[in-house]
Parts: sequence; C-alpha cells; structure tokens
Amino acid sequence: VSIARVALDVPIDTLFDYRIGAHTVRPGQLVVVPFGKRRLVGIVFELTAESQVDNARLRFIQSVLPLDPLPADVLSLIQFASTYYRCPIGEAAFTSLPAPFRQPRYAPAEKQKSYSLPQSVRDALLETIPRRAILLHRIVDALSRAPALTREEARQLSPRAPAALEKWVKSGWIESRLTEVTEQVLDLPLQEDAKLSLTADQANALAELEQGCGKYSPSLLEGITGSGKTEIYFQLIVRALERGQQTLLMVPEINLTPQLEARFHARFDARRLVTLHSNLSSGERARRWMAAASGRAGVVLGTRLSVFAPMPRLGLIIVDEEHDASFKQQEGLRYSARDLALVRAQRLGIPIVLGSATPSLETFHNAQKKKFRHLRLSSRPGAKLPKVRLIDTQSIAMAGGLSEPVLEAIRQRLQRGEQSLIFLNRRGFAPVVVCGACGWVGECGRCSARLVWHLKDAVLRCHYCGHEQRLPLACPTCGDQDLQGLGQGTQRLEQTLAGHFPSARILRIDRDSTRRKGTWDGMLKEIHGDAVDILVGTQMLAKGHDFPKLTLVAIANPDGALYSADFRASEKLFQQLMQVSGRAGRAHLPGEVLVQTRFPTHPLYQALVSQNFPELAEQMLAERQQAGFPPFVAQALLRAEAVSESTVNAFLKRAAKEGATLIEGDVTMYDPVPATMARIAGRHRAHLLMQSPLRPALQRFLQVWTPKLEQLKARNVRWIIDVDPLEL
DNA sequence: AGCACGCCGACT
DNA sequence: GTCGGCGTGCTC
Repeated sequence: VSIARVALDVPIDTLFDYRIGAHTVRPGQLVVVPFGKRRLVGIVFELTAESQVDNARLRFIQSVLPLDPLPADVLSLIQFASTYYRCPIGEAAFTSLPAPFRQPRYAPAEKQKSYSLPQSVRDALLETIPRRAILLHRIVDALSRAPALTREEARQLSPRAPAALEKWVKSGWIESRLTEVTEQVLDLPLQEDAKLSLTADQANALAELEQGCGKYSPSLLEGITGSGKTEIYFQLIVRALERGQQTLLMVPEINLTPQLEARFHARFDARRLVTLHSNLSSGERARRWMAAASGRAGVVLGTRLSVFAPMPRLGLIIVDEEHDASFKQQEGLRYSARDLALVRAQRLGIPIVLGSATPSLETFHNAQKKKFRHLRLSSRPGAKLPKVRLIDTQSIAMAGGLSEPVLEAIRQRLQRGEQSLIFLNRRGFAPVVVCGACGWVGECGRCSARLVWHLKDAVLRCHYCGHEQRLPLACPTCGDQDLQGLGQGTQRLEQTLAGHFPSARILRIDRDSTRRKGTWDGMLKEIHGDAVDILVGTQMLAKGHDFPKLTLVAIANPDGALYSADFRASEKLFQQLMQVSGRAGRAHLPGEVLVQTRFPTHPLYQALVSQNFPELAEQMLAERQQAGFPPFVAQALLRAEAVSESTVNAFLKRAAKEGATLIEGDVTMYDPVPATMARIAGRHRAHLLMQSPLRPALQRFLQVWTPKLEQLKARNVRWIIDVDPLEL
C-alpha cells in the first residue's frame, strides 16, 4: 500500500496515482499533489500497492490536509454519480467541495474566534446601551447566559452581531480569544416541546416510518400543504438524534428561506443544525461542511448540493417536496439530488423519506410497485381545504384577462379585509408586441423568442438572454404607429386590477419587482403586516410562504401547459396549481381557489377540484406507459450547442453515426432535433435522444458512447450528456 | 481545465 | 530578426 489513487479537478475521467512516501493517508482525505507544472488539491479515493502507470512517472504526495476525511459512503456516491451521469470523477468530486478546500494554500480554520463577557462588567455595559437597541440587548443577554459565543453563533442572532462584538472588544468591554472547534454538542438536551400532539394520521405515519429504522427503507410521505409533514420530520429527526445519528434534510432551493431556517433553529439548537446552500460565502460553507464532517452537526438542512455532505453518523435522509425540479442540477454534473439521495440511503442501509403533496410520477410509480412504502396524510389540522371552483372562460365574458366571478370574489375579500392572490406565470406587461398594420412581431435577435413588453421601463426584453431594446415608436418594417401588446403579463394585470379597485393596495411580485436585493423581504413584511389587499404574482409566490389573511387564490391563465410539447408539462402544471392553491386559507379563514380555464372538464382541473391527486397520477401514468415515456423508459439526452447551426447538426450527425454502431440490446436512438428553444444568446441548440426500457442497457451504451464522442474532437461545439433529463 | 510546445504573420 | 496567434497534446 504505497500508492494513493487521487481524484483531481480536471476534466479527465480517471484517478491519478501518487506515491504516498512517508505520509499517512486514508481514503477520503484531501492531499496536495504536483500535477504537471501545477500544485492541486486532490481527494484520495483508494490505496493500492501496484500502479498501472509506468512507475518512473509516479510522483509523490506533497502534503495531507488536516481535515476530517470524506466518509466512505460519500466517496462511493461520487463514484456512482460520475459513472451514472457521465461526468469525469474529479469534476464530480469537486462540485460538492467548498471552494476553500480546492486551493493548496488553504489552511483550514481549526480555531474559531469566540467572545465572552465577564460578569463584572455586564451591568456596566448594559447601562451604556440605549434602551431601544434591542439587538444589542439580545447579544448581551446571549453572552451572559453562555460562557462564550462563537462568531458563527453570534451571526445566528443577527448578521450585524459580529461587528458589534468586535467593537466591544476594541473598547474593552468583552474578551475574545481563539478556541478549538471541538465543543461537544451532542449531549445538549433536546427542546422539550418535541412532544407535540399528533393527529391520528400523523401518529400512524410516524409509527410506520419508525419501522424502517436501521435499514434501507424508502418511503413516500404524501400529504397536502398543511397536513403536517414537517411535524413528522421533526419527530423523526429527534429520534435519530437520540440514537446519536445525523439527519440530512434536503429542501428545494426556494424553500430554504430564512423563515424555514428560523423554524428549525427554534426547534434544534443552533450548534446542532447547519444549513447548506450555494448562497453562502465560501468560507462559511467550508466551516459548516466541516461541522457536518466532524459529526458535530446533528442535522444538515440543505439544498441539492448537500446530498454530498460528509456525515459520518448519517442515519436518516429526508427529501421534502421531492418532485421539485430544483433537485436536478442543470449544468456540469447534471445530477438529481433526489435520486442520489436514494442511492446514498441504499448503500448506507438507512431509511429515506420522500415528502410531497404532489409526488413526481417517478416516485408515485415506485410507490405503486411497492418499491417505496406509501404513506398518506389526508387531514389538514387547523385549517379546512380550500374550495376550488372552475370558471369556464368560453362561456363567460373576460375583460383584461379577468372574469366577473373573479372580480366579484376579490371585491368580497376587500370588504372583509382579507387578501387575494392573482397568479399569472408571465412577467412583463404583454408577452407579444405586434404591428397592427403589417403583422411584424417583436423578436429577439439572438434567441428564438418573442420580446416581452415591460411597461415601466418602456422596453422590450428577452426573457432568455436578457437583451433589452427600447419600445419602438413605430413598426420597424412598415413604419406604422399601431403597435399593440397582445396577451397578459403581471404588469398589465396589476394595471387592470388598479382600474377595477382604485383604493385597493396592490402588490406585484415577480422577478422584475423583486430584483433589487432585500426588496423581497420588505414585501413579505408588507404582506404579513396587512399592508396589501391584492397580490399579483408569478410562481415566486407559489412556494413556501404562509399568508394568514390570504383567502382567495385566482389562477388567471393556466391553459398554456395543456398544449405544450413537453410531456411533463401537465404534471408540472398540476404541481404548481396545487402548491399555489395551498396558499389559500391556511389559518382559520376558509380559502377559495378560482381557476379560469377554457377546459373545465379536463381531468387535470377536475382533479384539482376533487383534490384527488392519486386518481390523476394513475391516469397520467397510464398515458405515459402507452406513449412509452418515463418512468416506463429511461432517457438520456446528448445536448449540443454552437454558434453555427450547421456545426451543431454536423456534430450530432457524427455522434449518431458513431452511436449506431455501438447499440446493443433494447436501446433506441432518435434523430437529432432542434431544442425547444432552438437559439439562446446567439447559440444554436439541438439534441439527440436515447431511450431504453432497461436502465442498465442505456447505461452500458452511454459508457461506450461517451469516450467515442470525446474522440470526435468537435471544435466549437459544447456538448453534454444529460441522463434522466427533466426537459427535452 | 491549465500549461507547454509548435509553427506561421506583422512589428520595434 | 522576434512577439504572439491558437491548434495539439499531455498531465499520475
């Protein structure tokens, strides 16, 4: 055992062999190695005695970083992801690693600054703080209750706390020193409100889930918004902590809000729980990663990237809102964190819970085949289900995208002092601008997309590449001044509503209105502070927020997804409608949902009315089976893009020709086709679909095909294999 | 990905 | 005569 096989952050799908020399190295450790003219950080994957490489070429490991090694299950997961998603092992390994560890110069922060307040000066300090400086009082309070406060703990109190502490250190009030980050937090008592009463449904589900403890046992926990899934997660986590095990709780990107964090921090001690997401500064991410790796963090609450978090005592994985598309990474290592979580749980032999109100058809199918235990929470403690009403827009007059029943419903809410939400998944004023005289349509010069008219800045904007141009005064082709905006965007809807309800306080929430940092938080405060009567917004409003006074949700124009070429469009639409419907009537006020549609008899809308997801899911699954779509087949997509259309096509043609000779077994290759968005930012995009009813057959094909694609040495073409693509 | 080597055009 | 363009090839 004198050779270490090391993964390096280079796009070459192999491990590199190094002599260990006098070092002591274990798999999972980070090492610094010479690589060509460079020095790189690598991850030791294996130790061996022999190397296939010419021994004269082997070089020595330079140093071993003093960090907790990646546990074996993470190494194994990385290896799986690299093969399954056709991504070089090094790239797969390093996507999950916080940036500071990638630099050879990095000295990991083994010591952390902590602050303490001598009892003798406490009262004197309190006197100097103005009474209304609540934050400062809270800091002093925390300092006098704990022997010392680390920088990170202070930050939990408030982002401004560390600065305040530094100021007090300078003026001599408090003391700071460097302490080892080894505080033992596992023995901290659990908060006692853990024993909340559960409904019969919840108690049943919990009992069932408890049976899976200690072995691989995947479960689908199906329950609508407010049915108490989170409470079950809490209970499971508490039990895992009591057994001395760590829990990984994954949530979609938009759901990991400060509110959710606060909710968990209220339940679990700050030092016991770390959150992990891509918006953290790299130093902070590194610190929290180490807290997970050392086993100090009992709970890791994170987005998709946390599926790779090193957790030596991991005993439970929970994936909340498992159907959410943000669990699939759309670049580099194109992994599905939900699927990798299943692999990780299986290899580790631990239970995993997938939670959702509207499970993905993949998961639903697995539950039906009894691969997953299927648990349902039907009741909704503390609130009634919203009543869903369909409004047939073919038989009712529409004005500015709104029907009279919707206007009437808003009117009632205004009278009762309740809030309404109008949901429209389209930003801007009008999605299309046309010339009334010659039929000219505003299109983006760099994308195959229409330009959207944004009223406020009087610009036409491309929602794909961000290109902007001023709204022309006259038609660029015929000079006619009759330019019209067709269709409804959130801006126009806001205007229409202001016309109908001049005294109502209307707030529009979409990416445009919340672009500046902090405005979103401010808006949330306004909504909660009762300063808003009518909300107009896109899917930003659909997720993760409870507005107690909101009793009406109106869905303005959802039909578009029904004509979509994407076979997943209706699944996504239903998930979205369920989610936004769940915003209505959460507290003790009953909620109402109005859906404007031309197809009120469509099964999708009928399922929304009856809140019967399983029936719809079964129907959609039957359609998928008949059409030969996932989950009944496995798919992989070769995505390619280049500036010139012919370059892309030529590449895909060559790739197809290469592939045709390699096909074995039940694998089907389709002809290259342009992507749905055939051009974005001046680059042409097209793809080649591979399909098989047998996942292993498709995997075998990809494994021989990808090396051949690399050999094609396609200049000027960017390409990637997307296994289990979510969008075609 | 980086970083070198290598072989052809316009510059002090 | 050299500086520099990016094509090609290699990295344990």
